[in-house]
Amino acid sequence: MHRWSQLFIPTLREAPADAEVASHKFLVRAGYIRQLAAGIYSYLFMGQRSFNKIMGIVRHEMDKIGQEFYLPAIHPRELWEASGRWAVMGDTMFRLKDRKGANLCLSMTHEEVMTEIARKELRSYKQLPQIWYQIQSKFRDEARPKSGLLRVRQFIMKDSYSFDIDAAGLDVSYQKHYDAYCRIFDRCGLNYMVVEADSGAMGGSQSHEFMVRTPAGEDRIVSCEKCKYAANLDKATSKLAAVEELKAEGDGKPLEVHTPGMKTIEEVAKFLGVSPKNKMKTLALMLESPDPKTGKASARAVVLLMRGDHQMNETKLSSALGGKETRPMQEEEIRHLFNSPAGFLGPIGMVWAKDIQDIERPVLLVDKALEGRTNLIGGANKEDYHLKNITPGRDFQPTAYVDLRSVTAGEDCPNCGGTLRIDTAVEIGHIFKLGYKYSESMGARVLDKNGKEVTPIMGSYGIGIERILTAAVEQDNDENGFWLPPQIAPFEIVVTPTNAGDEKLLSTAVDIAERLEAAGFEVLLDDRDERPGVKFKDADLVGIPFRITVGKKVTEGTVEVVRRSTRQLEDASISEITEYFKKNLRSAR
RNA sequence: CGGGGCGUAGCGCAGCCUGGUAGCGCACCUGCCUUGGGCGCAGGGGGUCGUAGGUUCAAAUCCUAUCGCCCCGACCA
Repeated sequence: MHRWSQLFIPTLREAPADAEVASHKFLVRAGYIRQLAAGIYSYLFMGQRSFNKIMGIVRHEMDKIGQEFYLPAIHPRELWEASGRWAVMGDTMFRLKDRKGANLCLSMTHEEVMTEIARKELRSYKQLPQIWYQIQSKFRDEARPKSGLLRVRQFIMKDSYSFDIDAAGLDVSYQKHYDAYCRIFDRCGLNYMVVEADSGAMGGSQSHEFMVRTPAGEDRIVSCEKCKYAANLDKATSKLAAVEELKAEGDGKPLEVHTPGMKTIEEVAKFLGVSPKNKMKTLALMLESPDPKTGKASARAVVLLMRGDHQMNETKLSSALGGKETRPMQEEEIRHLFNSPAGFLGPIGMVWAKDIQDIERPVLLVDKALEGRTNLIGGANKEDYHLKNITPGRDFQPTAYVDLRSVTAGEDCPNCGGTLRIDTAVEIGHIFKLGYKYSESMGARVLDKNGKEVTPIMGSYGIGIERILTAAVEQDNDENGFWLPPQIAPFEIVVTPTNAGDEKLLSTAVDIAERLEAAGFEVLLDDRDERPGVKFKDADLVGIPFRITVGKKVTEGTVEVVRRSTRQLEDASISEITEYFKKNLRSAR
């Protein structure tokens, strides 16, 4: 039996001054965690009990679809060079040397190790499909750890990897994970949603994120109030209302108009008496990438056109450019390319690359919202002048039309036309069709039915263990503390005798706790010699969903059961207490 | 990495400007008292004031450097 008086549950009256979000404040106050360094936490008794229960659920569901491994957390440099990621990971990777001077790193993720095993061991299509998973620590030297356990430098992840003979097989493995994740998060009692995610330029073809809405989160998700459409802001699209086009002026060709000193969209639109929707904005960027042969960094101009009132989404841009990053063009670079000062830039009078491979010319990416539009207003590449009557496709030829725009709240759902909303959320899981990236680069091959060598196709899938607890705390808390779903709470029931000095009350409480424990409930007996107020405050704080108050009514053969979530209070018979909880706790899931 | 803030007892803070015995609340220990929402009384323990250097008769306080932590931004397989 767990007696509070003998346990280490260091609750605090006040939260640490530097804690901002609810989950951080309460997990520290409730004695679940303590900070060791920035983004590095110790998990104490209560925290570890909760994590063990979460991992138990994850393991139980994962065992239905895959096999549990346990991989090393220290990896040799060579392994990461094989996939090409030793160089890519940059400062986010913790690196170290051993006594011989060999380079090692701490595990950020395990695609490399898993693929290494597959490469060495898998020989035949008969061995496929495989789903391998583990629950293990990940290390990421985040630029800015924050918000308690929400963004840390060491954390526990359930990660799994699937190997299939073909895309149809991957679809099956992916769906198995999708379903398993839903079961896991349902069992953890989370109110989550599944959103389409950016599958990136890394060869991924499909990706979903499992999200819990909370203001403390760092992700932004778009969802339809009517239908089931939901997507990460970096992926979401919307149906735009039609824009009333301007009438052609003059001979209909691009027409110069004097706009002295008018540099911003708003200034020009106001000056010309038009809506920003009829204006284009020109964003001038540079793409810096090392030459694959010489290794020398070469910069390449990338120009974007967006509708005047739209915001560019950097993730979408990066995806369009094959995962590469851009930086804003500098003043001299702008003058060199456009022969004009910033503020009056436009696409007219220049020759743009025919496609991304055409490295001789600058790239012009035009947001899809401008495709088919007519008589737009844009810069004239001449100080103090803009152009009217610009029609894309007629007056200039873009390299490509791509989706570069961030959806804004209130726009129409691309599926059903309903209204879209945007929320912040925390990501608790992610499933991802990797494709051939790692199996290809690391040379995993199996023989197919015809004895032909083929490359297996992979998926990777992750669940953040700490984030399940964090999201649960963010989801259910009030000014006094938080309450967890019984499935992931360190204890399901706390038994609180109001006066541990009263022999009758204490012995009744012990009896109740013993019987409940014998019936399979997880019980914490608060036998501390404290005043009732202290015990009630602590009970409210530490996340246990049910409390039994053993007090005066013992003489009548009853105790009070308090449901933490609703504060609902109910008398229960001492003799039938196990039946009470079988009915009210087990059936409530 | 850019901007801002903070390091004084386990937690929350005052003292610093204007240099002169290191304080308060909570927590902790002992005793008494009390027992349905962080009780009361009395006594007590605990801090090289982040670290290093400098100025000074004297530094928590002034100066310099450095380390750490938090927040905003950039970044984030």
